[in-house]
Amino acid sequence: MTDAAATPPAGDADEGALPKAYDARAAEAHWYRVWQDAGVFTPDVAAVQAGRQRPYVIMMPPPNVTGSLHMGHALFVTLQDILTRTHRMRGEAALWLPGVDHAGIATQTVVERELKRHEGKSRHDLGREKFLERVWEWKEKNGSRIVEQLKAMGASADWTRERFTMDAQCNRAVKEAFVRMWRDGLIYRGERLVNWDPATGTGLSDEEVEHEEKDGELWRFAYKVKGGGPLNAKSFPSPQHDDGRAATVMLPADDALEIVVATTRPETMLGDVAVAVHPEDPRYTALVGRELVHPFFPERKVVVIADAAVDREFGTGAVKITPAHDPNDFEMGQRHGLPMINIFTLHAATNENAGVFEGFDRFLARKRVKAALEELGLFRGTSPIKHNVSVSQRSGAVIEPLLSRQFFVKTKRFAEQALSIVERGETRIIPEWWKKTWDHFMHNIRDWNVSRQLWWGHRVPVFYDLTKIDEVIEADANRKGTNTAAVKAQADGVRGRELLRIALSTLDDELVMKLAVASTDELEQQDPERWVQEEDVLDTWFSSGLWPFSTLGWPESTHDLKAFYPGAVLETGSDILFFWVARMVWMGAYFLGRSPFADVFLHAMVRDGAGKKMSKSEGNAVDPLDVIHGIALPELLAKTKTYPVPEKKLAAVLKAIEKEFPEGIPAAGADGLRFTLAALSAHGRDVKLSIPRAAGYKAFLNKIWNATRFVLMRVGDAPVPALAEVRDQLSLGDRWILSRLQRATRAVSDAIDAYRFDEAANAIYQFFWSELCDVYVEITKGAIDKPATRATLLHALDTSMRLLHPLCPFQTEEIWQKLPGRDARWPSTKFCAVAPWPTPDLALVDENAEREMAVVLDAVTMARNVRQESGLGPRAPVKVDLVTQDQDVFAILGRQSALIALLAALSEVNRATSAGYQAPRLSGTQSNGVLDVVVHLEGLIDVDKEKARLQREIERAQKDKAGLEKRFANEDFVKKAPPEVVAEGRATMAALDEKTARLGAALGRLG
RNA sequence: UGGCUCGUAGCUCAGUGGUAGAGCACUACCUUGACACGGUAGGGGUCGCUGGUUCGAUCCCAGUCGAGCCAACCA
Repeated sequence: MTDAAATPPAGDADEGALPKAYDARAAEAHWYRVWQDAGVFTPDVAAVQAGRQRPYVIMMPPPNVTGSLHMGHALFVTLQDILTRTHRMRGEAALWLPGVDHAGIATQTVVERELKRHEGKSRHDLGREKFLERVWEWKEKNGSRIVEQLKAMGASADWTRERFTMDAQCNRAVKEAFVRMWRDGLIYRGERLVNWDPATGTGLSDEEVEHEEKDGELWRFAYKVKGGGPLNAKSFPSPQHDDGRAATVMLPADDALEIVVATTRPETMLGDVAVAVHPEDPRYTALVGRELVHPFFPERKVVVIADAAVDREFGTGAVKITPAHDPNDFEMGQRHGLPMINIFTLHAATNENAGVFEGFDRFLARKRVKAALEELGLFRGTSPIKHNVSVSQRSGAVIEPLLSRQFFVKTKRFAEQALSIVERGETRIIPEWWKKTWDHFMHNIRDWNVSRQLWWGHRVPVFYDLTKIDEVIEADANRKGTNTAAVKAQADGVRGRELLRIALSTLDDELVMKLAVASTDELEQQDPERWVQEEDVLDTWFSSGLWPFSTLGWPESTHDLKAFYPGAVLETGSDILFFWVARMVWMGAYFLGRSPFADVFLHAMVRDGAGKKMSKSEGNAVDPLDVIHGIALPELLAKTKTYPVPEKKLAAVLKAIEKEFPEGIPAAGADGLRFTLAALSAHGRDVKLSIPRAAGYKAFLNKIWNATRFVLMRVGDAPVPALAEVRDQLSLGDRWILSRLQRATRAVSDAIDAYRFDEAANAIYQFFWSELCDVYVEITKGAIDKPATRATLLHALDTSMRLLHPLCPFQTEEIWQKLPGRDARWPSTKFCAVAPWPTPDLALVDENAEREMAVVLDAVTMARNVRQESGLGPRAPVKVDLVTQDQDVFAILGRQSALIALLAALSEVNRATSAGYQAPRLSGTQSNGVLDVVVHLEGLIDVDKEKARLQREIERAQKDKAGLEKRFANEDFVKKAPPEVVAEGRATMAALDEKTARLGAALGRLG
């Protein structure tokens, strides 16, 4: 416990009283520091191991080190912190383990960009080692920004256990995991078509590729069949020269037999090795097996093959096959044993295999190829087509399928385990409809490409043995002949690392595996003459997959690991279910034999007020910090201008902001933003962040503040007995609010346990405002000096603060600390943050009090209604008769007429039984069918208004009655509906009749 | 193309097999010693559309239209 806890935040002058307004900024900074200094966020491992405390563990999804707080972060912080704080208050050892992700591509790109801008250098100019030093420098300088922002949200994470996915501990886990998987035969090296991102120069996993529908064209051209006649020289403009020089090729005559293919990527024809048709397509059966003339590579063998995968309906029914540049073609190439001709460099420019088309960017190459084919008379028309283009999630560049050698993880076993884990309920997915998506993904998973051609990341712990290289090259030559690049290099005297480089890119993979060893030791450092480490790094998600246990010290068997694995829940956005959640389940099950969490809760996406995805480049991203602190319109506009919004969109974007936020964004405080996000996060629905709604919840927090001010002012320093001491002195109001409080407690608790954060928010909101403030506080105004009332009021406020604390930690702590008698009530509890979580006390649930209060409140509302509608001022003295034929109600009125008078501000209340009651001629009447409220109106009334009101009430009652009559008109209803429903209907009809009669009589009296 | 989610008051959203709810906005009155970021009362909905099951459907089922997400895909 520190002194700071006893020190009020700045600006507090009055002793005992609360300042008029809550200073969110000061309170947030103050309490966060105090909690952290007191070690509130750090759980007691020893207590867990000794069995004194149950663990409750959430692993925080590590935000990218390059990131700055966005609404998605704000949402996950809010939800995870609610869970963590609730369980902490329940006395569990709550561990919310935070950290930051090294985010391979993103971080490398950021640092490269800075390097370019400030020093005009590329990473290659620096070299790998120097460059990585720069990245680490950048991380040290900027990496804490996102962490500070999470803290500003109130995240009660255990920062003493904060991890970075690239720190030594995580690195050790990564190496260990890789090596074990390697030994178990789960990792292989393969030459595959990978998703190549030419902008960042690396391969990507399938999950990192997005599909965008775009307009394209289906371009048709002809391949001439070989052997149909003599070849003629034809020329086309040389793509290498713009001066009109021509290149020449030999082609069959124009009227020779041909086959027309359709493609969206004409430039890939430079790598064509076949044309495929459907085996049963009568148009082409005669051509199957024939050779075709490639216009630019006459020596290349291009054959017509038959394959059932061809769609006869699409295009011309004939497909050009480029195995090195299209996934489907790759598979077809495998089936038919076709060669693969790679025509692109790593930057997606044409390479030497493109012949005269070498050296063009892929899009320029497309133009040149098309021009050439047109000139040669092979063009056969074009048609528009909508098709999906694969785009890198990171860089936005169009993905180039590229033949490349990479390490893959076999996923079949993992997927089967993941299916079974969810199937048998070891891990629940919530909302549960995601299970179907999970199953579908696991059933259709392909092997996971874990290599990344980056520098920033965990370097693949594979080492190549230079002492074995000659032997392997020889083995390769035995298979393929001595004409291989490696053999040639050997003959030229190339040795060591350079020879290895050549071998790695040309030798068969299983031979490469013979000289490769996976090891957790730094073999290359130990013996650089013998060992060379793999250049590539691992996919970021590889280290993220180990997060639930690498953070706890795995592979060591640490106390943390024993105490805190597996965790309780993994909470994250549904968009990374596969990237991350799946991989954690795979690896957790594989290395520790158990799924890393009991529940997976997937929250929705945060969108803007119009329902659009928030994105900086769309200019519609709302910065959580602007909602917390507020921002004026000019600053908001200025800020938006710094976002990467396309030039031509900017004006419209700014206009939209002006329209949506004419006054800027009002400050909601961290608590306000948290409450708003929680209240809006219903299952199965995106969170559309509504600023007006946030303002509404800010008003709620203001209401709480002021209710507390009232209590502090009125209760002051006077002694407040414990609730238990005054149990036998409770008034109806006391018993009622305590009963309602138990229900609210149950509702909030249940909602949080069910991840229904919206329900939790609504339950506390509803209770505090509509019941505690609107009714109970009003009641206490007449009875604040009674010990039972003070005890009840404080108990209700105290309990409410504890219930609300997980949602709004700062303001509740600020208030809770100042509640009168806090030290006496909670002698051993220093903070609301660790105060006991409220549990419903069934002994305080009081059905009778609730029923009685319902009668009171009904009477009050009816009295107020007459008073308002008949134009009586709020202060006019009003005399009311309460009339009923119901004995219970009559008895209640006897007990509670003073309460009714208080709440409805009546000057006089009398009760009467229906029999023999004579209403005054000038009166306003309201009835619910059981109880009539008759307001004396002599000298006060606007008779016409009152008549109109009565008329309206009668019409409404009759309309309701008609609905019920219709139901009863159906004989089957009475026969088949449950008796209680029928009885209820009858009672309602009777009450409506009664109400109509009463109001009719009142109308009659008015003349 | 398949899977999933959503379509309820002007807006943002809850909800249930038994005559529809909240917040904001709206109307009227009220500056009452906690709070105008407030109080009181009130207006406002054929619960996307069409069928079916049922005594009864906003809720269950089928279809349909619309919005969105995910996965796949025809080159």
